[in-house]
Amino acid sequence: MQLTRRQQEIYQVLRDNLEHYQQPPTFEELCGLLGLKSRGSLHKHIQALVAAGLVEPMGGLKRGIRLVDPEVEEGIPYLGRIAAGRPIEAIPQGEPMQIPDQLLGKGPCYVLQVAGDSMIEAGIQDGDYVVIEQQAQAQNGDIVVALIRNEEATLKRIEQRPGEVILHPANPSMSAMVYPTQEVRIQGVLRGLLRSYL
Amino acid sequence: MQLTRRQQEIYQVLRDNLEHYQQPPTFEELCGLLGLKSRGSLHKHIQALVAAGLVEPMGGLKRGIRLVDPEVEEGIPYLGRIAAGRPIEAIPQGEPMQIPDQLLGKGPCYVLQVAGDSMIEAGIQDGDYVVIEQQAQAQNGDIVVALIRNEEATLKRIEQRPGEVILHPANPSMSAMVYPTQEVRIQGVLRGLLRSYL
DNA sequence: TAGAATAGAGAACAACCGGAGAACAAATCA
DNA sequence: TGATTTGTTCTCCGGTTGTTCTCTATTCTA
Repeated sequence: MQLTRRQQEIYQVLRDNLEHYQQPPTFEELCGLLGLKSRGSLHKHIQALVAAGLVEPMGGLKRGIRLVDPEVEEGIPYLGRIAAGRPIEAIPQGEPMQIPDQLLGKGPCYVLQVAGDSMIEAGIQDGDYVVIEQQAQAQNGDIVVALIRNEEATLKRIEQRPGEVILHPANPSMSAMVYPTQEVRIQGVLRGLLRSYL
Repeated sequence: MQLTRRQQEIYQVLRDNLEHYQQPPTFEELCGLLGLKSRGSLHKHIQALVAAGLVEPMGGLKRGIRLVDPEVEEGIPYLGRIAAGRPIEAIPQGEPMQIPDQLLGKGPCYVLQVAGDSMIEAGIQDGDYVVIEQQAQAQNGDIVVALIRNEEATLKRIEQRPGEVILHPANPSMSAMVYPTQEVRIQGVLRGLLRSYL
């Protein structure tokens, strides 16, 4: 469902407002905030947002605009598995995982499940979940998700030299790979790791 | 259950009031405090708070308004560090950590921080956090927290034989230790692991 | 330029919120 | 025990707030 310009604007105001006050605003307050004089006009826009699934339908409840659904779904999207030698098998509907704050970077993060033992000596095992902070730069020595020739994604320790990039596995039976700089795109940096023994 | 504006206000007053006085207030006093003239009106609000699970239902008692115990902080207690060769440095006020459900066992759990590299080949590094499910039994091959002679606690892979217990480190430079069964007490089994790269 | 889509005004309506107060029952006190 | 306080239930009321209309102005598109 496509939002009109005004609807996006109103949705933005709603989100901003929810960060500042715990009580949802009333239509009257919102009208003032938006420069509207008619609650009816506002109601039309809210209905559009409800239809778009961005606002909780307030079934008959009268007091205060019902809480917007501000994507409060706590959690970090789980995007799929990453293997050496294959692109990320993206799961479109990445269901969120609950990740402790300590493992989160400042920027947007996502979770991948590691397939393969290529980083075994760095303490990263087959089946572990890794928390990746999405960013395009990394420092030498960081463990990154690297996309090679837009084909395959892999989790390796990175070493960037003029004109070339070396991806070091942490497995004695595998050797480092060297690529021209332009063939490697950094997709994120390892920030945390989770493992379940259940 | 969504609280209305007035209900939140009243709940706040209740909390403030209970901090200052031992005795819960009577409806009449509360009415005065809130500027109400009718006990009936107040009662309606209190009922809403009871329905929301914030106030204990008072079965006809006088001065019976009591708050429900504020849901204790979700989380698993962080108890301290565990090193090979030393007892757990217990932190009495273990501040809770937020642990994803996937890493929790069925029983009570706690979190320790690993000190030392004795389990490095099992992918457990110095500084990692381990989630331990509290139990006294384990299966051979489990990684457990073992208390030796009531003196030192250690994280090792366990092998139980008739009359003796073998604790296997996962580090080529260390060797397994053998103890009489009665000298080793299992304090818990490894269920999860977290690592932060920040 | 006609028509659709977007945006707003304003009136009328209905449901809800918050409160008043009476009547009653149960607990507490004298 | 009797009187008083206190909690409970009930009805009623008015203002607020969400909803539904209709009508108008503007912008974009065919």
